[in-house]
Amino acid sequence: MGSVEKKIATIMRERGYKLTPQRLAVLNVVVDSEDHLTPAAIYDKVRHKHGAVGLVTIYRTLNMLDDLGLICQVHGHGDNRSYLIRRPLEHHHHLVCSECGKVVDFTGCNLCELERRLSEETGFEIDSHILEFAGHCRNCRNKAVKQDVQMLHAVPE
Amino acid sequence: MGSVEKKIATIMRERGYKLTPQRLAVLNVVVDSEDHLTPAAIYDKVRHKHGAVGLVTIYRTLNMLDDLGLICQVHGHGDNRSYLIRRPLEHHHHLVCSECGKVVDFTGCNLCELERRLSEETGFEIDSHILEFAGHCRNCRNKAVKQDVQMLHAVPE
DNA sequence: GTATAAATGAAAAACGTTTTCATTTATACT
DNA sequence: AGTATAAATGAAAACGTTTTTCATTTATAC
Repeated sequence: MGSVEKKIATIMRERGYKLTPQRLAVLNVVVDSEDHLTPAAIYDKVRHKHGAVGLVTIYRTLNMLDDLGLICQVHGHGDNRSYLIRRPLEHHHHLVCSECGKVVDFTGCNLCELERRLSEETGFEIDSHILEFAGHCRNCRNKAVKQDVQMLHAVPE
Repeated sequence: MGSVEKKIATIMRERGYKLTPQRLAVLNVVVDSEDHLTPAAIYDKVRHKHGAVGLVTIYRTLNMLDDLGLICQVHGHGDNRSYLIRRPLEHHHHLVCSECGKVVDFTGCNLCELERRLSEETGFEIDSHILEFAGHCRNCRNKAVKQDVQMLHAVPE
């Protein structure tokens, strides 16, 4: 068990959540993944790596991790299917490629000033924010250029 | 028909969309509302105000308006149910009360600098962003204070 | 080892949204 | 005005994702 997993396991125990094999399996998959995964994708990976676990349990475990503030979601992915997950640590946001779905994390959003202004203007007490950029990653842009060039060379009908 | 509706009707026509009574009914409800509405809420309002229209048509019309860039969504509302809609005009964002669901619009997000930095660092071409604040509106905060005071005065068991 | 509350999984339900397809209709063109 | 055509509609069914239910199992504390 990696150190991140151990840390999270401790948090779970402290908060009264039991450490079941299923939860540890989900945790392992989520922590191990470089990408942001959907519940369905986590389901698949867990089954391959650890054996049979119900999809319901995946959802329940994800809700638990969300309760604990240990996972995060991607919001603007295509038609806001609930896309999501990974990275327990620091405050960060996402940059999503609308074409291939690639997600890049970034930190340093610097919204405090704006948050202060809004709080003052509206009387809201602000607890959190969603910030997400969408665009086209270098890869997909290159592909697009290649296709255009091909079109240029194609025989006209 | 209000001037906003006329303007949108013109855009629809220009883009080859037909002006059906159903579409005009949806448009009317959306433009008239001060609040952000769900498809279901729009469905109800349309039926009360204009008579029978299929829910499917509501969805299709909303998709059309989205295509035209004339409506916008609220993302972080509770459990990212697709919450949404309204306001054809300028670039803006939302401040959402997690308690009562109230949505306040604001402008001036000033993310250009951050956008430039990310573009440079990642090679992404950024087309859009989601920014949304969540918190508690003045109303709900006052209510909470009142409840606390009541608790204080309650007879201990 | 035992008691207990919590967690699991299968099945069904719930939910919001989309597809299908036969019918109707807004628009463009006589 | 009358007609042709592609587009829009609505009912029903399908869809994918998530939640509920409930009987069974299990991690934890004693």
